[in-house]
Amino acid sequence: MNTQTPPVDRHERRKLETRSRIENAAYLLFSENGIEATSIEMICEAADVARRTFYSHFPNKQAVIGELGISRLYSQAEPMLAMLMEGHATTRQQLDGMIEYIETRFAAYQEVDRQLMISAPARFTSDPQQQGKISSDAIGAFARMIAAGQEKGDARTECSPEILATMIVGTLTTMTTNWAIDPTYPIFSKLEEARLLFQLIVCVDSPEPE
Amino acid sequence: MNTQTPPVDRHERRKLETRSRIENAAYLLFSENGIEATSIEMICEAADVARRTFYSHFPNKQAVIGELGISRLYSQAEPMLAMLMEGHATTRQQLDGMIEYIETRFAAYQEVDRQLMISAPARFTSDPQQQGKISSDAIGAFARMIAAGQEKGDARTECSPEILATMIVGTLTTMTTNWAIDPTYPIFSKLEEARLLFQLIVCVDSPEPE
DNA sequence: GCTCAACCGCGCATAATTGCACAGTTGTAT
DNA sequence: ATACAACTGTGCAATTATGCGCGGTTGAGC
Repeated sequence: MNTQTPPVDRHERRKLETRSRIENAAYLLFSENGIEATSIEMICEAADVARRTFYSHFPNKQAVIGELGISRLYSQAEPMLAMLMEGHATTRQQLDGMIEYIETRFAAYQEVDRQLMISAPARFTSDPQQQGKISSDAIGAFARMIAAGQEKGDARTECSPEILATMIVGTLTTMTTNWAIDPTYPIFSKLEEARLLFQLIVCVDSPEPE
Repeated sequence: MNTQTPPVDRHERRKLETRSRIENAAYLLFSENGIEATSIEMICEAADVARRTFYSHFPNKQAVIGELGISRLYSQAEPMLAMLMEGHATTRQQLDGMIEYIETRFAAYQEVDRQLMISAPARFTSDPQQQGKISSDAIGAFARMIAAGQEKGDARTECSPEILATMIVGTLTTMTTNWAIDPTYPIFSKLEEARLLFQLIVCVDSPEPE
Protein backbone atom coordinates (compact mmCIF):
# COMPACT_ATOMS: atom_id res chain seq x y z
CA MET A 1 0.00 0.00 0.00
CA ASN A 2 1.73 3.17 -1.15
CA THR A 3 0.66 6.74 -1.77
CA GLN A 4 0.54 7.53 -5.47
CA THR A 5 2.03 11.02 -5.62
CA PRO A 6 3.88 11.79 -8.84
CA PRO A 7 7.35 13.28 -8.47
CA VAL A 8 7.29 17.06 -8.59
CA ASP A 9 10.07 18.88 -10.33
CA ARG A 10 11.37 22.28 -9.35
CA HIS A 11 9.37 24.10 -11.99
CA GLU A 12 6.29 22.60 -10.41
CA ARG A 13 7.47 23.37 -6.88
CA ARG A 14 8.21 27.00 -7.74
CA LYS A 15 4.83 27.28 -9.33
CA LEU A 16 3.11 25.84 -6.27
CA GLU A 17 5.05 28.23 -4.04
CA THR A 18 3.84 31.18 -6.06
CA ARG A 19 0.30 29.89 -6.01
CA SER A 20 0.51 29.41 -2.23
CA ARG A 21 1.82 32.92 -1.87
CA ILE A 22 -1.19 34.26 -3.71
CA GLU A 23 -3.66 32.16 -1.72
CA ASN A 24 -2.12 33.06 1.64
CA ALA A 25 -2.08 36.76 0.80
CA ALA A 26 -5.70 36.55 -0.38
CA TYR A 27 -6.78 34.80 2.80
CA LEU A 28 -5.13 37.42 5.00
CA LEU A 29 -6.66 40.30 3.07
CA PHE A 30 -10.09 38.65 3.04
CA SER A 31 -9.85 38.32 6.83
CA GLU A 32 -8.82 41.96 7.29
CA ASN A 33 -10.95 43.75 4.73
CA GLY A 34 -13.67 41.29 3.76
CA ILE A 35 -13.87 39.45 0.48
CA GLU A 36 -15.72 42.13 -1.47
CA ALA A 37 -13.42 44.99 -0.52
CA THR A 38 -10.29 43.05 -1.46
CA SER A 39 -9.09 43.64 -5.02
CA ILE A 40 -6.77 41.57 -7.15
CA GLU A 41 -4.38 44.52 -7.13
CA MET A 42 -4.21 44.31 -3.35
CA ILE A 43 -3.64 40.56 -3.40
CA CYS A 44 -0.80 40.88 -5.88
CA GLU A 45 0.86 43.58 -3.85
CA ALA A 46 0.59 41.59 -0.63
CA ALA A 47 1.82 38.44 -2.33
CA ASP A 48 4.55 40.38 -4.13
CA VAL A 49 3.65 38.81 -7.46
CA ALA A 50 2.92 40.46 -10.77
CA ARG A 51 -0.71 40.79 -11.78
CA ARG A 52 0.27 38.95 -14.93
CA THR A 53 1.32 36.06 -12.71
CA PHE A 54 -1.92 36.07 -10.77
CA TYR A 55 -3.74 35.49 -14.05
CA SER A 56 -1.49 32.62 -15.04
CA HIS A 57 -2.71 30.84 -11.88
CA PHE A 58 -6.30 32.00 -11.51
CA PRO A 59 -8.80 33.27 -14.10
CA ASN A 60 -10.32 35.78 -11.65
CA LYS A 61 -10.88 36.57 -7.98
CA GLN A 62 -13.73 34.14 -7.72
CA ALA A 63 -11.35 31.31 -8.49
CA VAL A 64 -9.14 32.11 -5.49
CA ILE A 65 -12.20 32.34 -3.28
CA GLY A 66 -13.35 28.95 -4.46
CA GLU A 67 -9.95 27.40 -3.99
CA LEU A 68 -9.75 28.67 -0.41
CA GLY A 69 -13.27 27.39 0.24
CA ILE A 70 -12.38 23.93 -1.03
CA SER A 71 -9.28 23.73 1.12
CA ARG A 72 -11.49 24.38 4.14
CA LEU A 73 -14.09 21.83 3.19
CA TYR A 74 -11.70 19.07 2.34
CA SER A 75 -9.13 19.59 5.08
CA GLN A 76 -6.18 18.27 3.10
CA ALA A 77 -7.00 14.79 4.28
CA GLU A 78 -3.96 13.01 2.93
CA PRO A 79 -1.11 14.59 4.94
CA MET A 80 -3.27 14.59 8.07
CA LEU A 81 -4.17 10.94 7.77
CA ALA A 82 -0.63 9.89 6.92
CA MET A 83 0.44 11.60 10.13
CA LEU A 84 -2.34 9.98 12.16
CA MET A 85 -1.53 6.53 10.82
CA GLU A 86 2.08 7.09 11.74
CA GLY A 87 1.39 8.22 15.30
CA HIS A 88 -1.54 6.02 16.31
CA ALA A 89 -1.61 2.21 16.45
CA THR A 90 -5.32 1.41 16.09
CA THR A 91 -8.01 2.60 13.74
CA ARG A 92 -10.04 3.79 16.72
CA GLN A 93 -7.19 5.99 17.89
CA GLN A 94 -6.75 7.35 14.38
CA LEU A 95 -10.40 8.34 14.19
CA ASP A 96 -10.07 9.94 17.63
CA GLY A 97 -7.05 11.89 16.44
CA MET A 98 -8.87 12.95 13.31
CA ILE A 99 -11.83 14.36 15.22
CA GLU A 100 -9.49 16.17 17.61
CA TYR A 101 -7.72 17.71 14.63
CA ILE A 102 -10.93 18.80 12.97
CA GLU A 103 -12.19 20.31 16.24
CA THR A 104 -8.98 22.28 16.53
CA ARG A 105 -9.53 23.66 13.06
CA PHE A 106 -13.11 24.65 13.77
CA ALA A 107 -12.03 26.45 16.94
CA ALA A 108 -9.70 28.56 14.78
CA TYR A 109 -12.10 29.39 11.95
CA GLN A 110 -13.31 32.95 11.49
CA GLU A 111 -16.22 34.49 9.65
CA VAL A 112 -14.22 34.69 6.45
CA ASP A 113 -13.77 30.90 6.53
CA ARG A 114 -17.52 30.49 6.56
CA GLN A 115 -17.87 32.80 3.57
CA LEU A 116 -15.16 30.94 1.68
CA MET A 117 -16.82 27.57 2.28
CA ILE A 118 -20.13 28.87 1.02
CA SER A 119 -18.32 29.90 -2.16
CA ALA A 120 -16.69 26.52 -2.78
CA PRO A 121 -19.52 24.98 -4.86
CA ALA A 122 -19.20 27.81 -7.38
CA ARG A 123 -15.66 26.64 -8.00
CA PHE A 124 -16.99 23.20 -8.85
CA THR A 125 -19.47 24.74 -11.25
CA SER A 126 -16.68 26.38 -13.24
CA ASP A 127 -14.52 23.23 -13.17
CA PRO A 128 -16.60 20.10 -12.56
CA GLN A 129 -13.69 17.63 -13.03
CA GLN A 130 -12.05 19.24 -10.02
CA GLN A 131 -14.86 18.15 -7.71
CA GLY A 132 -14.44 14.51 -8.61
CA LYS A 133 -10.70 14.68 -8.17
CA ILE A 134 -10.74 16.40 -4.77
CA SER A 135 -13.50 14.20 -3.47
CA SER A 136 -11.76 11.04 -4.65
CA ASP A 137 -8.44 12.22 -3.20
CA ALA A 138 -10.01 12.69 0.22
CA ILE A 139 -11.92 9.40 0.01
CA GLY A 140 -8.77 7.65 -1.15
CA ALA A 141 -6.87 8.84 1.90
CA PHE A 142 -9.53 7.57 4.29
CA ALA A 143 -9.86 4.32 2.36
CA ARG A 144 -6.17 3.66 2.82
CA MET A 145 -6.49 4.19 6.55
CA ILE A 146 -9.46 1.82 6.74
CA ALA A 147 -7.78 -0.78 4.55
CA ALA A 148 -4.81 -0.75 6.90
CA GLY A 149 -7.22 -1.24 9.80
CA GLN A 150 -8.83 -4.21 8.03
CA GLU A 151 -5.42 -5.78 7.58
CA LYS A 152 -4.72 -5.24 11.27
CA GLY A 153 -8.07 -6.80 12.12
CA ASP A 154 -9.53 -3.80 13.96
CA ALA A 155 -11.76 -2.42 11.19
CA ARG A 156 -14.98 -3.81 9.75
CA THR A 157 -14.49 -6.05 6.73
CA GLU A 158 -18.07 -6.61 5.59
CA CYS A 159 -17.93 -3.27 3.78
CA SER A 160 -15.23 -2.08 1.38
CA PRO A 161 -12.78 0.61 2.58
CA GLU A 162 -14.09 2.88 -0.18
CA ILE A 163 -17.68 2.90 1.01
CA LEU A 164 -16.68 3.46 4.62
CA ALA A 165 -14.39 6.28 3.56
CA THR A 166 -17.17 7.80 1.47
CA MET A 167 -19.44 7.78 4.50
CA ILE A 168 -16.83 9.61 6.58
CA VAL A 169 -16.03 12.21 3.93
CA GLY A 170 -19.69 12.76 3.08
CA THR A 171 -20.73 13.17 6.72
CA LEU A 172 -17.94 15.59 7.54
CA THR A 173 -18.46 17.66 4.40
CA THR A 174 -22.18 17.94 5.06
CA MET A 175 -21.68 18.99 8.66
CA THR A 176 -19.09 21.55 7.60
CA THR A 177 -21.42 22.99 4.98
CA ASN A 178 -24.25 23.16 7.51
CA TRP A 179 -22.01 25.09 9.86
CA ALA A 180 -20.95 27.47 7.10
CA ILE A 181 -24.57 28.21 6.18
CA ASP A 182 -25.90 28.43 9.75
CA PRO A 183 -23.66 30.00 12.40
CA THR A 184 -25.79 28.49 15.18
CA TYR A 185 -25.15 24.94 13.98
CA PRO A 186 -23.65 23.12 17.01
CA ILE A 187 -20.57 21.81 15.23
CA PHE A 188 -18.66 20.55 18.26
CA SER A 189 -21.42 18.37 19.64
CA LYS A 190 -22.12 17.11 16.11
CA LEU A 191 -18.46 16.18 15.76
CA GLU A 192 -18.69 14.19 18.99
CA GLU A 193 -21.72 12.37 17.61
CA ALA A 194 -19.80 11.71 14.40
CA ARG A 195 -16.93 10.31 16.43
CA LEU A 196 -19.25 7.76 18.06
CA LEU A 197 -20.92 6.94 14.76
CA PHE A 198 -17.69 6.40 12.85
CA GLN A 199 -16.21 4.22 15.58
CA LEU A 200 -19.41 2.22 15.89
CA ILE A 201 -19.50 1.54 12.17
CA VAL A 202 -15.82 1.20 11.35
CA CYS A 203 -14.16 -0.32 14.44
CA VAL A 204 -14.54 -3.95 15.46
CA ASP A 205 -12.35 -3.86 18.58
CA SER A 206 -14.08 -3.19 21.85
CA PRO A 207 -14.09 0.47 22.92
CA GLU A 208 -11.34 1.30 25.40
CA PRO A 209 -12.51 2.02 28.93
CA GLU A 210 -12.72 5.73 29.71
CA MET B 1 19.61 63.26 4.77
CA ASN B 2 18.07 60.21 3.14
CA THR B 3 19.23 56.68 2.53
CA GLN B 4 20.15 56.18 -1.10
CA THR B 5 18.68 52.76 -1.83
CA PRO B 6 17.60 52.33 -5.45
CA PRO B 7 14.12 50.92 -5.97
CA VAL B 8 14.21 47.17 -6.36
CA ASP B 9 11.86 45.57 -8.83
CA ARG B 10 10.39 42.10 -8.49
CA HIS B 11 12.93 40.54 -10.81
CA GLU B 12 15.59 41.80 -8.47
CA ARG B 13 13.68 40.70 -5.38
CA ARG B 14 13.18 37.17 -6.74
CA LYS B 15 16.82 37.01 -7.59
CA LEU B 16 17.83 38.13 -4.10
CA GLU B 17 15.47 35.57 -2.56
CA THR B 18 17.11 32.81 -4.55
CA ARG B 19 20.55 34.07 -3.64
CA SER B 20 19.55 34.17 0.03
CA ARG B 21 18.23 30.67 -0.22
CA ILE B 22 21.58 29.48 -1.49
CA GLU B 23 23.55 31.35 1.16
CA ASN B 24 21.34 30.16 4.02
CA ALA B 25 21.52 26.56 2.85
CA ALA B 26 25.28 26.83 2.49
CA TYR B 27 25.65 28.26 5.97
CA LEU B 28 23.59 25.47 7.53
CA LEU B 29 25.52 22.76 5.69
CA PHE B 30 28.86 24.37 6.55
CA SER B 31 27.81 24.34 10.22
CA GLU B 32 26.72 20.69 10.10
CA ASN B 33 29.36 19.11 7.90
CA GLY B 34 32.21 21.59 7.77
CA ILE B 35 33.10 23.74 4.79
CA GLU B 36 35.35 21.22 3.03
CA ALA B 37 32.89 18.32 3.19
CA THR B 38 30.04 20.39 1.79
CA SER B 39 29.64 20.15 -1.99
CA ILE B 40 27.83 22.45 -4.35
CA GLU B 41 25.47 19.55 -5.10
CA MET B 42 24.50 19.41 -1.43
CA ILE B 43 23.96 23.16 -1.26
CA CYS B 44 21.70 23.10 -4.31
CA GLU B 45 19.68 20.23 -2.94
CA ALA B 46 19.25 21.92 0.43
CA ALA B 47 18.39 25.23 -1.19
CA ASP B 48 16.13 23.47 -3.69
CA VAL B 49 17.70 25.36 -6.60
CA ALA B 50 19.13 24.02 -9.80
CA ARG B 51 22.88 23.74 -10.07
CA ARG B 52 22.58 25.86 -13.19
CA THR B 53 21.07 28.55 -10.97
CA PHE B 54 23.82 28.32 -8.40
CA TYR B 55 26.29 29.19 -11.15
CA SER B 56 24.29 32.18 -12.30
CA HIS B 57 24.76 33.62 -8.80
CA PHE B 58 28.21 32.38 -7.80
CA PRO B 59 31.22 31.33 -9.90
CA ASN B 60 32.22 28.61 -7.44
CA LYS B 61 31.96 27.44 -3.84
CA GLN B 62 34.68 29.80 -2.74
CA ALA B 63 32.51 32.72 -3.73
CA VAL B 64 29.70 31.67 -1.36
CA ILE B 65 32.23 31.18 1.43
CA GLY B 66 33.60 34.66 0.84
CA GLU B 67 30.14 36.21 0.72
CA LEU B 68 29.21 34.61 4.04
CA GLY B 69 32.50 35.75 5.53
CA ILE B 70 31.91 39.33 4.44
CA SER B 71 28.40 39.39 5.88
CA ARG B 72 29.91 38.40 9.23
CA LEU B 73 32.66 41.00 9.10
CA TYR B 74 30.51 43.87 8.00
CA SER B 75 27.40 43.11 10.01
CA GLN B 76 24.97 44.70 7.55
CA ALA B 77 25.55 48.02 9.17
CA GLU B 78 22.87 49.97 7.36
CA PRO B 79 19.64 48.28 8.56
CA MET B 80 21.08 47.94 12.06
CA LEU B 81 22.03 51.60 12.31
CA ALA B 82 18.76 52.80 10.80
CA MET B 83 17.01 50.82 13.52
CA LEU B 84 19.26 52.19 16.24
CA MET B 85 18.78 55.77 15.07
CA GLU B 86 15.06 55.19 15.12
CA GLY B 87 14.96 53.73 18.62
CA HIS B 88 17.59 55.81 20.43
CA ALA B 89 17.63 59.56 20.92
CA THR B 90 21.34 60.33 21.45
CA THR B 91 24.49 59.30 19.64
CA ARG B 92 25.81 57.82 22.88
CA GLN B 93 22.77 55.59 23.21
CA GLN B 94 23.10 54.55 19.58
CA LEU B 95 26.70 53.52 20.11
CA ASP B 96 25.63 51.63 23.23
CA GLY B 97 22.94 49.84 21.26
CA MET B 98 25.39 49.02 18.51
CA ILE B 99 27.88 47.42 20.88
CA GLU B 100 25.08 45.42 22.56
CA TYR B 101 23.98 44.20 19.15
CA ILE B 102 27.50 43.19 18.13
CA GLU B 103 28.01 41.39 21.45
CA THR B 104 24.81 39.46 20.88
CA ARG B 105 26.10 38.39 17.49
CA PHE B 106 29.44 37.26 18.87
CA ALA B 107 27.71 35.23 21.56
CA ALA B 108 25.90 33.35 18.81
CA TYR B 109 28.85 32.75 16.48
CA GLN B 110 30.13 29.20 15.98
CA GLU B 111 33.39 27.77 14.68
CA VAL B 112 32.13 27.90 11.11
CA ASP B 113 31.65 31.66 11.43
CA ARG B 114 35.30 32.01 12.30
CA GLN B 115 36.28 29.98 9.26
CA LEU B 116 34.07 32.05 7.02
CA MET B 117 35.52 35.31 8.27
CA ILE B 118 39.03 34.09 7.62
CA SER B 119 37.97 33.37 4.05
CA ALA B 120 36.51 36.81 3.41
CA PRO B 121 39.73 38.47 2.14
CA ALA B 122 39.96 35.86 -0.63
CA ARG B 123 36.63 37.17 -1.88
CA PHE B 124 38.10 40.63 -2.14
CA THR B 125 41.05 39.25 -4.09
CA SER B 126 38.74 37.85 -6.78
CA ASP B 127 36.62 41.02 -6.90
CA PRO B 128 38.53 44.03 -5.62
CA GLN B 129 35.78 46.58 -6.47
CA GLN B 130 33.54 44.75 -4.02
CA GLN B 131 35.81 45.57 -1.08
CA GLY B 132 35.61 49.26 -1.75
CA LYS B 133 31.84 49.15 -2.12
CA ILE B 134 31.16 47.14 1.05
CA SER B 135 33.60 49.15 3.08
CA SER B 136 32.16 52.43 1.86
CA ASP B 137 28.60 51.21 2.46
CA ALA B 138 29.42 50.39 6.07
CA ILE B 139 31.32 53.63 6.57
CA GLY B 140 28.51 55.54 4.93
CA ALA B 141 25.97 54.14 7.36
CA PHE B 142 28.05 55.12 10.40
CA ALA B 143 28.80 58.52 8.87
CA ARG B 144 25.10 59.24 8.58
CA MET B 145 24.59 58.37 12.22
CA ILE B 146 27.43 60.65 13.26
CA ALA B 147 26.29 63.47 10.98
CA ALA B 148 22.86 63.29 12.63
CA GLY B 149 24.60 63.47 16.02
CA GLN B 150 26.55 66.54 14.90
CA GLU B 151 23.32 68.24 13.88
CA LYS B 152 21.82 67.37 17.24
CA GLY B 153 24.91 68.80 18.96
CA ASP B 154 25.93 65.62 20.77
CA ALA B 155 28.72 64.45 18.43
CA ARG B 156 32.18 65.90 17.87
CA THR B 157 32.38 68.38 15.02
CA GLU B 158 36.12 68.97 14.74
CA CYS B 159 36.37 65.81 12.66
CA SER B 160 34.26 64.88 9.64
CA PRO B 161 31.62 62.14 10.05
CA GLU B 162 33.49 60.12 7.42
CA ILE B 163 36.74 59.92 9.37
CA LEU B 164 34.98 59.07 12.61
CA ALA B 165 32.97 56.38 10.81
CA THR B 166 36.14 55.00 9.26
CA MET B 167 37.66 54.72 12.72
CA ILE B 168 34.66 52.78 14.00
CA VAL B 169 34.47 50.42 11.02
CA GLY B 170 38.21 49.88 10.95
CA THR B 171 38.43 49.14 14.66
CA LEU B 172 35.51 46.72 14.65
CA THR B 173 36.72 44.92 11.54
CA THR B 174 40.19 44.51 12.97
CA MET B 175 38.91 43.18 16.25
CA THR B 176 36.62 40.76 14.44
CA THR B 177 39.46 39.52 12.27
CA ASN B 178 41.69 39.08 15.33
CA TRP B 179 38.98 36.99 16.95
CA ALA B 180 38.57 34.88 13.82
CA ILE B 181 42.30 34.16 13.67
CA ASP B 182 42.81 33.60 17.39
CA PRO B 183 40.05 31.84 19.34
CA THR B 184 41.54 33.07 22.63
CA TYR B 185 41.18 36.74 21.64
CA PRO B 186 39.05 38.32 24.44
CA ILE B 187 36.45 39.84 22.14
CA PHE B 188 33.89 40.84 24.77
CA SER B 189 36.27 42.84 26.91
CA LYS B 190 37.72 44.39 23.74
CA LEU B 191 34.22 45.42 22.68
CA GLU B 192 33.73 47.11 26.05
CA GLU B 193 37.01 48.99 25.54
CA ALA B 194 35.84 49.96 22.05
CA ARG B 195 32.59 51.26 23.52
CA LEU B 196 34.49 53.59 25.83
CA LEU B 197 36.86 54.66 23.06
CA PHE B 198 34.12 55.43 20.53
CA GLN B 199 32.07 57.38 23.06
CA LEU B 200 35.13 59.30 24.26
CA ILE B 201 36.04 60.30 20.72
CA VAL B 202 32.62 60.78 19.15
CA CYS B 203 30.33 62.05 21.93
CA VAL B 204 30.48 65.57 23.34
CA ASP B 205 27.66 65.23 25.88
CA SER B 206 28.63 64.25 29.38
CA PRO B 207 28.41 60.51 30.07
CA GLU B 208 25.21 59.50 31.82
CA PRO B 209 25.60 58.44 35.41
CA GLU B 210 25.69 54.63 35.83
C1' DG C 1 46.05 0.53 -15.32
C1' DC C 2 41.08 0.55 -15.85
C1' DT C 3 36.35 1.36 -14.35
C1' DC C 4 32.99 3.75 -11.96
C1' DA C 5 30.69 7.08 -9.02
C1' DA C 6 30.50 11.65 -7.52
C1' DC C 7 31.08 16.08 -8.51
C1' DC C 8 32.17 20.35 -11.29
C1' DG C 9 31.38 23.90 -14.84
C1' DC C 10 28.72 25.29 -18.70
C1' DG C 11 25.87 25.77 -23.36
C1' DC C 12 21.27 25.83 -24.58
C1' DA C 13 16.21 25.30 -24.99
C1' DT C 14 12.16 25.54 -22.13
C1' DA C 15 9.22 27.06 -18.17
C1' DA C 16 7.59 30.57 -15.06
C1' DT C 17 7.53 35.25 -13.76
C1' DT C 18 7.76 40.03 -14.68
C1' DG C 19 6.82 44.69 -16.52
C1' DC C 20 4.51 47.30 -19.66
C1' DA C 21 0.86 49.15 -21.97
C1' DC C 22 -3.49 48.70 -24.07
C1' DA C 23 -8.62 48.48 -24.10
C1' DG C 24 -12.45 48.05 -21.29
C1' DT C 25 -15.49 48.63 -17.04
C1' DT C 26 -17.19 50.83 -12.94
C1' DG C 27 -18.01 54.29 -9.61
C1' DT C 28 -17.51 59.06 -8.19
C1' DA C 29 -17.35 63.99 -8.70
C1' DT C 30 -18.37 68.08 -11.36
C1' DA D 1 -23.00 64.21 -19.89
C1' DT D 2 -17.99 64.30 -19.18
C1' DA D 3 -13.64 63.44 -16.85
C1' DC D 4 -10.97 60.81 -13.95
C1' DA D 5 -9.23 57.24 -10.81
C1' DA D 6 -9.12 52.58 -9.77
C1' DC D 7 -9.35 48.27 -11.24
C1' DT D 8 -9.66 44.19 -14.59
C1' DG D 9 -8.00 41.15 -18.18
C1' DT D 10 -4.56 40.27 -21.68
C1' DG D 11 -0.74 40.23 -25.49
C1' DC D 12 4.01 40.27 -25.72
C1' DA D 13 9.03 40.85 -24.97
C1' DA D 14 12.52 40.51 -21.32
C1' DT D 15 14.35 38.31 -17.15
C1' DT D 16 15.34 34.54 -14.13
C1' DA D 17 15.19 29.71 -13.02
C1' DT D 18 15.25 25.05 -14.61
C1' DG D 19 16.56 20.59 -16.70
C1' DC D 20 19.48 18.25 -19.55
C1' DG D 21 23.50 16.50 -21.09
C1' DC D 22 28.19 17.09 -22.31
C1' DG D 23 33.20 16.92 -21.26
C1' DG D 24 36.33 17.01 -17.59
C1' DT D 25 38.46 15.91 -12.87
C1' DT D 26 39.17 13.22 -8.78
C1' DG D 27 39.27 9.46 -5.69
C1' DA D 28 38.22 4.69 -4.58
C1' DG D 29 38.09 -0.09 -5.72
C1' DC D 30 39.56 -4.00 -8.46
